[in-house]
Amino acid sequence: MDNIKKDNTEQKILEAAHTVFIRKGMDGSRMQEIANEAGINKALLHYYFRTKQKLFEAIFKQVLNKAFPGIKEFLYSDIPIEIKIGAFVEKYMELLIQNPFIPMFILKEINRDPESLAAVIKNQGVNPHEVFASFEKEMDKGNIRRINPKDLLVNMLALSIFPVAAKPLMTVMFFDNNEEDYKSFLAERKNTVKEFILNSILIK
Amino acid sequence: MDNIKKDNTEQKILEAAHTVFIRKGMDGSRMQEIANEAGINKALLHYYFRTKQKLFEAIFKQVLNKAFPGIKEFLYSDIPIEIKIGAFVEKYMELLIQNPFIPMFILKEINRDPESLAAVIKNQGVNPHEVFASFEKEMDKGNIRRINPKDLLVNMLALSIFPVAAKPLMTVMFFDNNEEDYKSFLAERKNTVKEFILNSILIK
DNA sequence: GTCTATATGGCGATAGAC
DNA sequence: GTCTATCGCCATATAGAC
Repeated sequence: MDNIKKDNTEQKILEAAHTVFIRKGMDGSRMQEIANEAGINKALLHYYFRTKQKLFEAIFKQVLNKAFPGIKEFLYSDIPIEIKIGAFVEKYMELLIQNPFIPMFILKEINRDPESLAAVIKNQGVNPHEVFASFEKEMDKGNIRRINPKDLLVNMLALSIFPVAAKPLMTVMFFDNNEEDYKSFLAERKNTVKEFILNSILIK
Repeated sequence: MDNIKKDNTEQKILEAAHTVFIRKGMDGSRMQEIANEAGINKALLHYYFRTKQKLFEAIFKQVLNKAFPGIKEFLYSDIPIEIKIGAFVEKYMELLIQNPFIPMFILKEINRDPESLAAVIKNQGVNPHEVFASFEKEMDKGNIRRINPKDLLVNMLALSIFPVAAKPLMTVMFFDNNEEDYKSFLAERKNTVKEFILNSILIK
């Protein structure tokens, strides 16, 4: 049947595009390279996705969906704030370690085309303002010290994302080009970031 | 005299290239656009810098020099550690606020071509290992709690750099597209980051 | 649906007049 | 030193056979 063939090819294209786009970004990627990676012909890419732009958008959405994980689940539970934050940092850094190209991919493209970002994000069910509100509540209850909730969330993200995005810089400057050292640093960091944050906001 | 004309043009080219490269990166920039920005002809770019690559490298070095400020001065002084760290964060964030394109520019290019990074960095007189050593000393003296000094420096950088690099993302997600709100958040953040770090590492 | 061949346009780079 | 004109290449995209 035709649909089977179609699904296979479309799937192969999506996977190949993902591989190439995430490594080189929209500007740096070539349709030919994607075709090679998929083991098919360049013309087929256009047959399935018409333009490079449209193919890219498909991948962009797919990656954003992975990068903004179910924040609801992290938010709506009755566990104490310090457990919540710790779990989020740990889970999120684990995701980034497994998918180290996500941060740079998103950072690059949101700077290249900020407009298309807003559209995609609204379809995600991610609402930071709810997170801010839940932080405020914990401050009111006296469980953590007063801090701008936006700063707190930005700090959580920054501490998790930056060392992954800046891997080449860090490997050169901090680890004398030894990748293994960088990797074990990052693995250990799941704990140190958690400690660093909680040390700062918990009231002792 | 010829040299005057030459210096003027070369200077104009460098400024134009800086403007364009920093906004769109190496891949996204066009020689034609740089020529327009400089108010000159495309051929003249090649006359002065031969290739796009060489022109880019000139800008890259220039930006790196700005982005890695005199870390010596920050390091070799007898002021207490909490003042030192506070001053660094404040000075560095001020630099980034004045030059908001620096973080993305560097992040993008170090991922595109990590090799050329090491070479340039070594010529900068920046030695992170000395910073690590000075952190260790403060821990030995009991002035700050024990923490991997690499984590501490990464945290200082991450908290300062990330919100600048992720401006479009934050403006959309946290500030409902209101740029003014983002700006005042960033201005205020010079203090909140300082507090956040010191709260975490100072022994109370 | 998949391929080969080609159209079309843009880009970096060079030749050559002034 | 600066310009116009153009080369040669490579990338996206399409036409058309199978």
